[in-house]
Amino acid sequence: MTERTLSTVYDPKSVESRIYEVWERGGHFAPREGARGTFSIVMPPPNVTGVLHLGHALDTTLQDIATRFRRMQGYSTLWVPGTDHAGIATQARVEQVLREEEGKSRYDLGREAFVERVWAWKEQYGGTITSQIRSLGASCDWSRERFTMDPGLSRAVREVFVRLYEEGLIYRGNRIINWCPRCRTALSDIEVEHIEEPGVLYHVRYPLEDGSGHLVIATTRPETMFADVAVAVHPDDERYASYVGKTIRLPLTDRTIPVIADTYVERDFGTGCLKITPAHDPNDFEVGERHHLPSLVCLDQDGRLTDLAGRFAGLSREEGRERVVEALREEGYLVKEEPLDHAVGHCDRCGTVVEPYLSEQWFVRMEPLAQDTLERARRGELRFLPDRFMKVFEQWLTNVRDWCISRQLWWGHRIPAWYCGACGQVSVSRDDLDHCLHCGSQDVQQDEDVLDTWFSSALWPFSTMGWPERTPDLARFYPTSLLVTGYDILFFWVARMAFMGVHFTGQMPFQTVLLHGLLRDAKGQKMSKSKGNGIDPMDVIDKYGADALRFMLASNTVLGNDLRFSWEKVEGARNFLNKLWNAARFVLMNLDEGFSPVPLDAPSLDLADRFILHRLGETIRRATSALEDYDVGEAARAVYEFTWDEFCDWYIEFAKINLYGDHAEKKRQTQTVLITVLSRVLALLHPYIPFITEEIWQALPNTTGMLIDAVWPDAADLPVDERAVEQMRAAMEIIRAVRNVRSELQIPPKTSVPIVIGCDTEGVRGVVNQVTEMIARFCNAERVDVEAGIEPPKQAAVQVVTGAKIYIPLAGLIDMDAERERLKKEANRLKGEVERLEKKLANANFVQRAPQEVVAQEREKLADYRAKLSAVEERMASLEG
RNA sequence: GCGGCUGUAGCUCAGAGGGAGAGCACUACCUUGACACGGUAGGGGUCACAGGUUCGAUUCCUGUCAGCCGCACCA
Repeated sequence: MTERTLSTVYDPKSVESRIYEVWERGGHFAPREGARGTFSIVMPPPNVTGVLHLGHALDTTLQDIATRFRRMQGYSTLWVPGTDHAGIATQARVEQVLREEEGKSRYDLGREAFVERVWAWKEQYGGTITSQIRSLGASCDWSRERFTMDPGLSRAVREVFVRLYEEGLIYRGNRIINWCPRCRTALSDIEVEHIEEPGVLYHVRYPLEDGSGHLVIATTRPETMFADVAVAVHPDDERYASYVGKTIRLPLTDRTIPVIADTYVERDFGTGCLKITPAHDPNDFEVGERHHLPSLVCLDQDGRLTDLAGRFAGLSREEGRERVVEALREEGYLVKEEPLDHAVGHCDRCGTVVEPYLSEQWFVRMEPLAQDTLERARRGELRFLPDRFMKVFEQWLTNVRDWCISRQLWWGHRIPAWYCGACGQVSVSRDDLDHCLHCGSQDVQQDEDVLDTWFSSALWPFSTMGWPERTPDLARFYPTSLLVTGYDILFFWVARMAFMGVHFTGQMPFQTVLLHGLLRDAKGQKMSKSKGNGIDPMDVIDKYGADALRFMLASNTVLGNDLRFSWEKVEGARNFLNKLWNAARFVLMNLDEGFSPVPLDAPSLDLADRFILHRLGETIRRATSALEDYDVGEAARAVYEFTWDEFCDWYIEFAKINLYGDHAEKKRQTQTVLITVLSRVLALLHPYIPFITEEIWQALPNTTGMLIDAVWPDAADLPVDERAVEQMRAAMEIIRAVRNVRSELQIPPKTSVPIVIGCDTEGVRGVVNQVTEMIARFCNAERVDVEAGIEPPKQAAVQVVTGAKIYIPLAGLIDMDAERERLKKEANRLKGEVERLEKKLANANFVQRAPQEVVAQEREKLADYRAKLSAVEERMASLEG
């Protein structure tokens, strides 16, 4: 990679994989010894057998930008990559394949063989997503790659489980949980998505046993009536006061149930009579507990009616409902049906309607954990970007309920609890047990269930670094500096890492949490497999390269806000890369053999040189400070605008004067500025577009080593020259004015014109004199004359800018009517400005109360517009005559 | 019900208490020795609406409307 020329077209395909290999093989991703301290990130682990989607691409890009930026700043930088075993998703996938290919269920294989199959699956597909992350250019330290089911991480899981159990923060209990009949497992509250759906509220007559009448209950779930254990009314509801204590004969069954009074009942809803089904409704469960009612179960793990439902046994929930309603109607129990919209819980993963289900599960007691974490967060130990997420975070932790952590799966960390057949006690242990810790009996059996995947993910920031061992990495890189993830997993992951970190390490696991938005398609729809509107990031990389994808994502990012993908935006990013590439080509092809730079503060530097160096300095400062705040969009825009508008459109064009001229020293000077600006721009852009910048960097004569290891650009040695910027802007104004005239009067670009510039003051004249060559080049002028008080040429177009009148004398070529029309338009515009400012300055309140500099500024503007206006009017008058 | 986000050019979106911006699209012109994935010039916006604070609001505050997202739910 030492060639000093670049091909005419940038081809990301031939560059990206080659450079990535050099970086990875060369150990450039591993932390260096850094004087500035450490910077660490752990990667949100994607599903080990998954494939990359655009959300990952954004997430990875943002992390890589932060990592590369800090690395270049001199931090000892660690970015830990890894993958997640993703319990339900992975197991479901393997089960599906098993079913499709062999017609078998996991039960046909048995637990051990099935788990082996999943491991084999993981071995086969586990590399896909990590290789895709590599294609993105992620500079994470693969030598530290982790998997949530690695021995070390599994040990951390056991340690945490056992300690929480010993502290009484993990318990086992018979409670109502969310059950997915399709995944056949319990879910935590946040794995349930509530969707508003139209439903029916059935009013059903429940007769009293003594035949003295009936109560009408209202329910949306008549199929659970077989598990009813009571009918409840509000204690203060006079309508029903006399019924309390009586007995109901449950329709379609031969059971009887009591009428009870409980304040949970809303008198205004439905009929004010509520059937109580403790095993199938969380609220009913609590009512049942209060009244010491039994819990009957009428739905099984597949969501089918049990024998309790008598002749309806074996029916699915859906069919059961229909048939039960039918039967109730036939037997005269159904009073009425009314439509009712209500939120129905769906399995986050498979979309199946979730069943509230009474079962024995393991839980984490959240209150104490949440409390500690809240206090620390409020003390400022955790910062969110954007900070509004702190409120969401606090709110969730404040209301959080106990976390159901057991899953009825085989793939995952098996719960380290053993049940004794002899004494019936539970033994929880870090090591596998072959005897009961209470009675010593060898008749012990390990719990069949595994832990929620998020239980192990929650330990990720410290388990990846070796915890519970006191490893050097843990000491050096924990707590981590930054966490980057989508706001959609704030509760799932961020909050859980926070309280686990606080509880087990005594520290927040990260200082700053950067939450980005979700990716949507061009129409703003959420991308999903079922809609088929998902974009495969690998397709984007194939077509345009990883850099284009990264730049598109990063430059369009506003933290916390969703982002629409569009191919046009990728093309925009690609165009910018092409611009950069060609600017680099230009610089390189205009460098002489054995070129040696001049000092950057040489007094002989031209106006444009001083301008661009000053602006470079400002851009460096702006980009650096934006990146310090992780405002990647802002930093990207700053460098983009500088590179394209100021460097390419103005400075490079200007540079051609000296490069193609015959003044050797001027040429060397220009070369110096070009290479200085280019190399620093490359460094500024490297975190965003690492491949192309590295490729160009390798071709530069003034660089050593790799850009990934280079020092973040500094503005300290760049000359500061505010005046040069002002003067340059004046020159630009003149050039634009001339171009505007030429365009409006339709002077063909090829027609070279003379330009006469009249300047009122010596100061302006001095400036304009410095840039006549530039004006000539940019405006295709055959001659540029600068004079003091000139006699305006008769047949000429005129433009008035601050301090100067520009004439383009072109007898015969200019349509004088068009020129008069143009001047009229210009005069009107100026009049408007003058009037606006006069009005403003006539306002005594403004003059008195606004800051002096603002008033002065406005006065200056007014004077300027007045001068321009009178010049234009003068010219109009002279043309009339 | 509680909380939050968004509303700026045809489209996608930045922005900021003192003269409305970018990219794409559009119009005209230009194959000028880095780049047509380019250049030059241009058209186009009551900054959702109504109040308030202020000398001054598109920007800050309140409310309204519209779109979206969390959380919590009464079966």
